[in-house]
Amino acid sequence: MKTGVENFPRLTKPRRVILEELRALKTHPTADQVYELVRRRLPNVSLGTVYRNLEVMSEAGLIRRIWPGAEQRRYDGDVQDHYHVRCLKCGRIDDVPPGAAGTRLISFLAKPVGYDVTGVYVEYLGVCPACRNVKP
Amino acid sequence: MKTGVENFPRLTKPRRVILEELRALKTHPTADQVYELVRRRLPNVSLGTVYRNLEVMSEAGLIRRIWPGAEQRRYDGDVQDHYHVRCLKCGRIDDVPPGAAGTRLISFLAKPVGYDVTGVYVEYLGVCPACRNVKP
DNA sequence: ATATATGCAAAGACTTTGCTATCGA
DNA sequence: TCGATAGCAAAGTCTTTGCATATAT
Repeated sequence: MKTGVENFPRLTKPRRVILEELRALKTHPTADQVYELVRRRLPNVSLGTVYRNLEVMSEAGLIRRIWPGAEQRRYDGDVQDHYHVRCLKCGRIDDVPPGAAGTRLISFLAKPVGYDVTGVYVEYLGVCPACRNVKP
Repeated sequence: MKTGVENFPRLTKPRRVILEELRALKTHPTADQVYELVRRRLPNVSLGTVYRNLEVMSEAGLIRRIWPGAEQRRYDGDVQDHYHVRCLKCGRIDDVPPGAAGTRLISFLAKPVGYDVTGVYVEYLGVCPACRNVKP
């Protein structure tokens, strides 16, 4: 079985434990919840190490971050129905008109079980025209 | 034309200006960007007031918050393709199986927007089974 | 051996809050 | 008028970082 870890820089003790704890969990813990879990097994880990590794491991694709685009809060004066696209390079957010997609969006997707679902948040991710033309 | 403001508690000067600035904008500013804009017209506004009002006005439906569920970062040990449901009462997050939706959504919208769209973030919002049974 | 990662603690970024004066309806 | 809000500044919460030491390969 492929663990994904073989391509990872160094499999240190904290990293191994973080990964194990996260994989054993069906909840979706915050950094400090992970810290508490790890601390039971490695009483001297530091919160900083947990933060650093959660970040590094997300980028390596070993774990997933919810939500990837998380940063500062943003506001929109337009309360009409529409969606947003976020540029992964510069963080810019643009509007996406709802169109036919909007109304059908919900029926496109699998329904969560057990919940009273009142809405869906949808955000497209990509590279904006300006950033696309920038040489790396 | 309906402004939506008529149902709002008090239309104070800061609130009026925040709303005007936000409506005039096609970008999606952060709280402190709004603060800067408002400050040009009301040099004495405080950042706290801007924060408070952005919050109150979002809840009143006068403006929109991107993103509603924003809070602490969460992590997931499962990197397989799937979505999440978030309980708006307790903050709990559960898994939703993927389905073909994601890819369809991308190919559907990628073109019109001008972006190179590489992904979509989808999150359902609702009330979880546990919270549904709690009397208010 | 040695570059990478850790622990610790201090600093940062963003947001919230307590309090008194002020303002809108 | 008078309760809802503003301004101010201090406090909070979550996250990042600098640095000397320890560690995985």
